[in-house]
Amino acid sequence: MTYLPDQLQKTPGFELITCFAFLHPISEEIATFISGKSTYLSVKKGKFIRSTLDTKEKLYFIIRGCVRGFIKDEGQEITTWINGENHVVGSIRSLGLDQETEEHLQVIEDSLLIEIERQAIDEMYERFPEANIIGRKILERYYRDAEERAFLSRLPSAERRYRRFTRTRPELVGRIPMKYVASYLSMTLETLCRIRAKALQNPPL
Amino acid sequence: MTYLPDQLQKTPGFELITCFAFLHPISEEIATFISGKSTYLSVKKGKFIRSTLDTKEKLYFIIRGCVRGFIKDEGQEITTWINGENHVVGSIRSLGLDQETEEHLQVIEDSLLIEIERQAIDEMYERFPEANIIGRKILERYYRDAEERAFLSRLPSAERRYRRFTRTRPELVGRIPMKYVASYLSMTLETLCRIRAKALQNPPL
DNA sequence: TTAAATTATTGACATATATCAATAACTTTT
DNA sequence: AAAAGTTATTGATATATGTCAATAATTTAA
Repeated sequence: MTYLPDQLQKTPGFELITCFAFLHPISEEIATFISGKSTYLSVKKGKFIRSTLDTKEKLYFIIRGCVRGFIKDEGQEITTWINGENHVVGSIRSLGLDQETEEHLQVIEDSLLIEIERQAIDEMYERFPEANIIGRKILERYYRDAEERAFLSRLPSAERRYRRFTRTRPELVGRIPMKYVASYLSMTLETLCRIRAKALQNPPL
Repeated sequence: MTYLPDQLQKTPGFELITCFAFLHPISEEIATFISGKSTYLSVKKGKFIRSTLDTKEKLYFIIRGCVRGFIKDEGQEITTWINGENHVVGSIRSLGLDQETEEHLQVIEDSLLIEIERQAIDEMYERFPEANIIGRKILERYYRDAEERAFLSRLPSAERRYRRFTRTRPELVGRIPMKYVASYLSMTLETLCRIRAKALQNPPL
């Protein structure tokens, strides 16, 4: 934050610009571009982002709050990720696994977001080649996170998945409604309850 | 391939360079750099790559063959991905979820690979900023793939996971030993057998 | 080409986790 | 502050999938 020009501190989207600046020094032109494309969005707990009416893909930077992504499969919701402050969510990349499996976003805490159109990001990559350095670094991080999610959910026992979750995502423990955690960990709410009850008996060394 | 300078066709690592060139026009300097850092590696089926002796992180481009990644957890191997031709595997990014969960690579078909040190890729990003465009695009793709893996493994029924696998990875069906498929789909070999037997009865419309 | 080893299939049984249901603890709304 | 609506907990039972075991089919090695 300290090495951002002062005037940026009050410019729209400065939180996102600051986040980028941690990855790579950011030119004033890029900062101005991002600022011009950023919109603040205050979303109440429980609301879904990205109305079905709007076909444009969007990215969201979480300033405050928490968002989950889920996919509907045969009627039931499967939570595929949960993220909090300083994360980028949404169309990180044309995630579109395919048409049937469209991802939905739900805010699970009152949240303040910055919204940017996917198209604006692509334009940024075109106009400012250095922006690709930032994009690449962010994607490296998100790739690793996605790998972790893929690994976590392959652990064969519910209890191990829960333990791994508490170990790798301590910032979410106690913050997220259990039903979402259960969905994220591929187990029912009841199973998660029982595992937690058991964990309280055998105190975590 | 057509728009690659002719002399590249015979240069070490040209398969990887060609792959990159599909994403973004590649300068002769970058091509030469990659070429200089590429080593061919022929690996027999069943062998593990990345000996434990060698601490350097490496990337591998699969020219021919197939490789799986797995993590050992409480004694058992969990296959987290399986990839064939034209994929990059290995330290796409310091995947290191953490020390305990180190990823292992095993070749599951006689394979021809190009090996590059992670460090060389980082150097490439430094010296040739345009390379970040390629890196970003590759990571976008790999992020999407990792999302798919994370989703697949969260499907609550073994049969649905198998169906999704056959639908999204048709190129692997019938090619990969069932035991690896089973591990990738988070089920036992026996369960996979039974699901396949059942699938044969109810012919796939 | 046979022998040895690995991988796949099928069956019987065990078990972790899902499902269904009733209540309790919270949260939000009025 | 009470009412209404969620979300969490706990119990009883069902079921999908794991485990163990015996063979069959393939693949690899001799």
